[in-house]
Amino acid sequence: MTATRKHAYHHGDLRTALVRAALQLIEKHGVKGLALSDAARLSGVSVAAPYRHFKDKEALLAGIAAEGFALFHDALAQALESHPKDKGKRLVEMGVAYVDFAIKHPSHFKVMWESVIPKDKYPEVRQVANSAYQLLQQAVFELLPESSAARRQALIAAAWSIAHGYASLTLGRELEVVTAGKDNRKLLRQALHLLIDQFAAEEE
Amino acid sequence: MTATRKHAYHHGDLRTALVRAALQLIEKHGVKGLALSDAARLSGVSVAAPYRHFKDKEALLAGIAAEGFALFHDALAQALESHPKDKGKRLVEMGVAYVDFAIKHPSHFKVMWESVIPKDKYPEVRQVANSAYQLLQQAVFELLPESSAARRQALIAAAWSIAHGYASLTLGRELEVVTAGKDNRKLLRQALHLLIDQFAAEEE
DNA sequence: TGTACATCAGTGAACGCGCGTTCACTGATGTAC
DNA sequence: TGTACATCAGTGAACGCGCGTTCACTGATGTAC
Repeated sequence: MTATRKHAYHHGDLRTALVRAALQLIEKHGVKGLALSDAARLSGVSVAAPYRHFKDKEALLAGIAAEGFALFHDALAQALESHPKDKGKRLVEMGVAYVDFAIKHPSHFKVMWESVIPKDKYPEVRQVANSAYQLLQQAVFELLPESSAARRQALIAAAWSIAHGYASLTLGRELEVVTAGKDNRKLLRQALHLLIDQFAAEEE
Repeated sequence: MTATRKHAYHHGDLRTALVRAALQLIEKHGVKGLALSDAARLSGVSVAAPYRHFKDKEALLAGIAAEGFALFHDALAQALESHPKDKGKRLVEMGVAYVDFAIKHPSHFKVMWESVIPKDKYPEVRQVANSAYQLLQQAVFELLPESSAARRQALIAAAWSIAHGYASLTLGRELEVVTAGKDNRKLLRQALHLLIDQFAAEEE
């Protein structure tokens, strides 16, 4: 009818549109505030339409988690390719990428970590989450090839914790009281450097 | 009637009982899975009874958050009193206490940090949360009295991030894949020590 | 010490709404001939 | 190139339930006298 055929009977790519809409709504109302019907409305379709693309609401969230982990994996992989000569800096950049991802994709991040998706039920989510984890493992292994497994685990846990904590506190706006809103990426880099350089220096 | 008067008309301390019941239910079903009516049933009263003690469901959660931050404050305060001679170790112990608190009180922890309580609406929650934060500030100040504010902020953010990340990942059972279920408090202590000693050493 | 009364923490039933999900259907699209 | 038909992504209406919240009430408790 109108030039911008608003109401094509077939949407074209409703699955993607629903995911986009859901992400937008989660940003506003949180994960628990997401109503499937709202995502449908926002996508311009009836409330029943989503069921052509997702078994149920949980499956939509699982789709978001899977997409999130894939994006996350790619962001980490890109950081892993930086500084090919300096394995320490590389790991620092992975930590920074972790936090950048959280800031850039807050809704993905929440769905990924607020344990709303039972990974047993969605093996594809577990798989892509694992592949992201393996990048961290790889980066630590290449930094500390001579160290014991326990030593490497210690660095993995420490680096993961600091990046994850920093990301979570940033999303929850908790760090604002510390830094008074200054650029705090520098803080994160410093802290990661400290930790990583120390582990690297101690390798015998 | 019976010796264990199951159905005293007046409960005695329903407010406390509701909080206990809610915490138990949150542990099972998560914060978003909590139904006020279930908490009432579990406390042995009708679904309307809670409204004598809480304005609405959110107020109950705010009560849990306030109680949580108070317990949290006390745990941190106790750690602050340890190692009066070694300000570094003291701060490490605060980080450990942070994680111990999360493990011991997972439901409190979730309500406190899953940003389900608008602190603007519940100033008493903000207040008790702030008083816990001030303990961290104090510990860092006493460790680095000569450093710049920016330097102290950097340590606050780093230590907070690592403790918070470690706690969150532990509750989400994410770290199990790293440590294969070994005692990992040692990992946390190591990482905190590294960070803190470095800051302390760099103070000029 | 006993009675009257105010107080208020409980009850039980109901309301209402948000929202996930289903069902019989309809219209668009692509393919066989 | 045109028509018949299968397919399937959509519609619109409805169902049903979980759950937060309210309301008129009732029973227990404590206090004044």
